[in-house]
Amino acid sequence: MLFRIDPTLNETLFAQLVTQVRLAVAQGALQHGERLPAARELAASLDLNVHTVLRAYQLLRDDGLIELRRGRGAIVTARPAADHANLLAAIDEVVREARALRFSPEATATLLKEAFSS
Amino acid sequence: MLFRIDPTLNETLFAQLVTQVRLAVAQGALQHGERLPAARELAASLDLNVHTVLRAYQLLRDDGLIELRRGRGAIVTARPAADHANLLAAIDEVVREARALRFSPEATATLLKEAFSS
DNA sequence: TACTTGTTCTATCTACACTAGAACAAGCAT
DNA sequence: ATGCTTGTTCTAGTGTAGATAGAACAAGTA
Repeated sequence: MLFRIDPTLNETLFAQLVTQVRLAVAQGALQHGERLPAARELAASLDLNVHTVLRAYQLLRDDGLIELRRGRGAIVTARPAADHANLLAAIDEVVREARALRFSPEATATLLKEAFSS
Repeated sequence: MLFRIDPTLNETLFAQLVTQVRLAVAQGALQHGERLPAARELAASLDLNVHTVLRAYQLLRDDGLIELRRGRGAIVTARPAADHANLLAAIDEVVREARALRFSPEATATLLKEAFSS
């Protein structure tokens, strides 16, 4: 299990980690029952603060993807999503339409977020 | 031309304004050559600071949607997009799929931008 | 018992959004 | 020409959130 964190992106560090774990689970790269690295360990390898990693872990727990236990770590409880491909296909369609309208990636992302909040 | 700004949303105030102008232009609600309200005026009616409105205007200018001239205001230079409906429909589909997978708006936007650059 | 690991707490630093006020420059109307 | 409108630029203050840091603590494991 390897994660990549890019501090230069607009997305926050803990959100990036959440996204990558979510994707790994959705794609089946992280199996049900599998254990994530300990927060301190992952923080060291990603050059992050422990609290940042724990924040991501707690968000994932609140969303029901993992289970957290002291002395035991973070265990994946979610099952891989069958329709993960649907999302990627839908995204491809958006990119196609946006390019046709000469919308920038940022503008399109903004429209997407707007659609989310309505 | 009426804009709605919601300070409780995660999206920043100036970004909300940018999005709404962009949508209005794409939908033809704001015609080519039409004039946007003066920054001081719009700020007053939206209960925003002038600088916040001007920041949005300058972003729109940098994207080529409007033209800014002192003493004259902000004039729309962009043409309405022909089939923006397809884009909005595609975006709705993405939002639906993303919500089903419990993807956050930010996570989905990140996926979108990745799809753009590939 | 010793070690691991998540939990909780306080504290600090930084970046960014937003607000605020002022002076200035370009264009318009009379 | 004069005065008004409007964007431009500048400095500065405030609030919030992300990230870092360190410590003590609790639950589970070996």
